[in-house]
Amino acid sequence: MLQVKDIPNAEILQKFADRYPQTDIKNVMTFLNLLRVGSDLSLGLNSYLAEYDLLQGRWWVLLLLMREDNLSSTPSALAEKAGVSRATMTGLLDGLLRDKLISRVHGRQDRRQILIRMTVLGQAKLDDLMPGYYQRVNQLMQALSETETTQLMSLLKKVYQRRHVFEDESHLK
Amino acid sequence: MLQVKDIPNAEILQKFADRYPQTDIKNVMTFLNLLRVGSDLSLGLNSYLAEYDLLQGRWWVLLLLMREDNLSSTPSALAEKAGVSRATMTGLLDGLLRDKLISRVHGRQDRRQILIRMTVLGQAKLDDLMPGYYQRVNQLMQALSETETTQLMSLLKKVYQRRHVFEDESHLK
DNA sequence: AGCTTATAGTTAGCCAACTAACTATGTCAA
DNA sequence: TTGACATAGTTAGTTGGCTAACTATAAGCT
Repeated sequence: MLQVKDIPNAEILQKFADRYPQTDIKNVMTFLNLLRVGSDLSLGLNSYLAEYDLLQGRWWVLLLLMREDNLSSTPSALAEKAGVSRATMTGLLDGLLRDKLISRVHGRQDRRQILIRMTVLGQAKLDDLMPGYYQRVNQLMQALSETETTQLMSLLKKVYQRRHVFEDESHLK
Repeated sequence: MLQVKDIPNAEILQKFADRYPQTDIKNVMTFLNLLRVGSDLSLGLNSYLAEYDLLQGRWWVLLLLMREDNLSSTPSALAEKAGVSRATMTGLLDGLLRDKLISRVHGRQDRRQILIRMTVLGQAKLDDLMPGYYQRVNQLMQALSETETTQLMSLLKKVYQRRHVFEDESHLK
């Protein structure tokens, strides 16, 4: 994602507002800040995971497997839950297999399916990194009080519900 | 970036919390929501820009040039402001040049430098897409009242100031 | 049974980010 | 003034997303 390092200040936005009268400066600044916080946290998370030879994609796959009672799932189901294409999931699983964090087993009933299972090594990897992850999330969120965290959640949810405005013309009046 | 489609619910997080006692479920959920809102908005923005044969990287370069009085800057300065590597900027500028949205001119004084200038076509492209962009940002932010927007801004800023917790061991106590 | 269509996974090729290494030019201090 | 270091931009190679097309298998009509 774009790393929005340098959000325009009010003066610069005013220049744009003169050229494009629809501009609501406050809205734009809030929007850009949302993008920036998201991308910065995402990059930060990646840099933490990289210490364990993972990135978000493969880490998330391990977490999805950990959720399952038998530590197993199929590539399609994982792709769906992780929000990536099946092709991308193939690549992620290739990487996890190379590091022996998962194993591939052919399904019994449906011979098209493959069963992905997290290995002991995969579990050990998660056990290794998750405490530090939670510790850092806590550190981060200590920026806010309990009440503020609740507020932030609620505000994010409201924005999230409108996320389709960019994609779909029908949301414009 | 990871598309966190499926944020774990409280029950699943509880399972993780049993395994990793540091877990603060509320903090994790808020963190994941921040990531998700950011990535969704980013993908949405990309899909809007794609209608105009742009993505965030090249669009942001055009915006940076538009801010300049003479519509010009250098690749290094642009890389710095956009928060990408100089190598990435070379690639973005290649793309913009291919579509004739910018021009490259050799600098006078420092013969290492190259001057990038937005063309008339580049300005026309921005003039074409920016109104729709602002319109959509407004649509999005109408999810919140004026007061809520102010609140959100302030909460985001507090979180943003702690963004380095993932990168730098020294921020942990 | 035999088409047609749908689903699971992989492969190939594209894109835009990255780092490392390279060329060319500039700067500065002994 | 020249040798060491710094800066500007590009190139090469890697990564992890994507779509489109492919193979194999399954399911459902008629």
